[in-house]
Amino acid sequence: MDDHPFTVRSYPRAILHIDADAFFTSVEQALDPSLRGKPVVTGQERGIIACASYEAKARGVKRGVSLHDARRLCPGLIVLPSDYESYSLYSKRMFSVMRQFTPCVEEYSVDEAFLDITGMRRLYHCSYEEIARKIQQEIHKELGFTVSVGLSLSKALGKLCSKFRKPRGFTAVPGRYIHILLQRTALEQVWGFGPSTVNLLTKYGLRTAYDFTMRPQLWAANLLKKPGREIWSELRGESVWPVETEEKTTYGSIMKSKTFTPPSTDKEFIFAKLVKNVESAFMKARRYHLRPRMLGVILRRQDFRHDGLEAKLSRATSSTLEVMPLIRTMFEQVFYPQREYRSTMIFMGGLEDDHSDQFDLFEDRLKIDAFARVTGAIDDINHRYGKHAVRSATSLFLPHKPDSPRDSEHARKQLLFPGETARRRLNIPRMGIEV
DNA sequence: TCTGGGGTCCTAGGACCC
DNA sequence: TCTGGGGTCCTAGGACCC
Repeated sequence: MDDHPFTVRSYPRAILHIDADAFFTSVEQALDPSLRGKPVVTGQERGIIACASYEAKARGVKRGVSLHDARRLCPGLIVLPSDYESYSLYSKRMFSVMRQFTPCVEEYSVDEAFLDITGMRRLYHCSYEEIARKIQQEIHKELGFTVSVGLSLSKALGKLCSKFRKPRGFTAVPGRYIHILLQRTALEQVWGFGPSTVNLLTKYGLRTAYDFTMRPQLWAANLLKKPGREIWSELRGESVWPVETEEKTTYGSIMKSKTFTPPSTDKEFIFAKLVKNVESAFMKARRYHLRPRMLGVILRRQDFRHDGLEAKLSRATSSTLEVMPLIRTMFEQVFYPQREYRSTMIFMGGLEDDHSDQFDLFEDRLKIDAFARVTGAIDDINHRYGKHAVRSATSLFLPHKPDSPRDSEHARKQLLFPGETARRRLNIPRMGIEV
């Protein structure tokens, strides 16, 4: 059936999705030309492959494979540690090449972007396909690695297109061919359909993206709510997700976690790991002028379940020092002796802007600022000399009320397991601070 | 993908108010 | 004290993304 039920116009909107091919290893190969054409992987620090070059992929070395297995699969494999600073630098360069063509660029992730080039044919005196190819070629020329490009009528379709052929792919699907693309697209390949949605849709007898778009929009909306309605439109070529050019300058939440091998039962060791995460989370918050109103401490066990606790702060703060006693209290309540843990995590929620006029007393403002400076200094020291210095300094502050045994018992019962959350409130005592 | 380190958005339901 | 209608805000948790 050649009849297509969707939009007839070629490109009511022309949306590009650009996806770098094997980005991390591509950057490594761009930085060191002797690596080109060779099987390269990154992720040495974790022992698990984070990114594999196409040469490595050709030999069965994929993301997530252990280095041990990878070396067996591919003798002569070149293993590199991740170098996020270089990746971030190349990422910025890649986006700036795109911006030479249009300001309407959304930096979706370190290696992906959406571009809206609607209405630019006149400017470049050529078709959307040709503009897209020019951008693709320019990135290759400027940066020395390849990207895959998808061109279609919406972000969801653009994404499908760029995935369709890789590496160095170029896939353009105008309105009249959308149905063919969708017929070849399994539900799980649709952006926004995860395992649980695919599961649900399968129960209704759906297999492809096309099947989904053949149901009435109301059906999709009733079953999958807002996302379902939007994905339905996007897949049919009606763009409802605009390309967002606004730069990200803030966060709704911040989390820091780190896995350690081997797992440990050593209480102080585990606490030290937690403190390290707390410090880097707070440093990040301060960098963005944010203060959390809520903190979560989570310890992940070896079987990947976790124990956790959340605390609401009586006042938002960006001071590591101020919060440390609370962290200790939470840790004490979450930690089970003898239990093996493999990672710690700190979660910050309810982030508030640091500039809000919360303090109407000038004096308060001064004290808080001074405290912040001290915290910064301690962070530095901590960074250089390790956590113990900070911990002892911390204990100097702290009119801390220990919890009664009953409270602790109560808290124990509220430890978190997957699919089950309990919250418990703890307040930071308001402190008089002498600086 | 037997689980790395981040994040976001959405919805239902309860609390509280008139 | 009960019944009824309606609104807003917040929270918990699910689902998804790279």
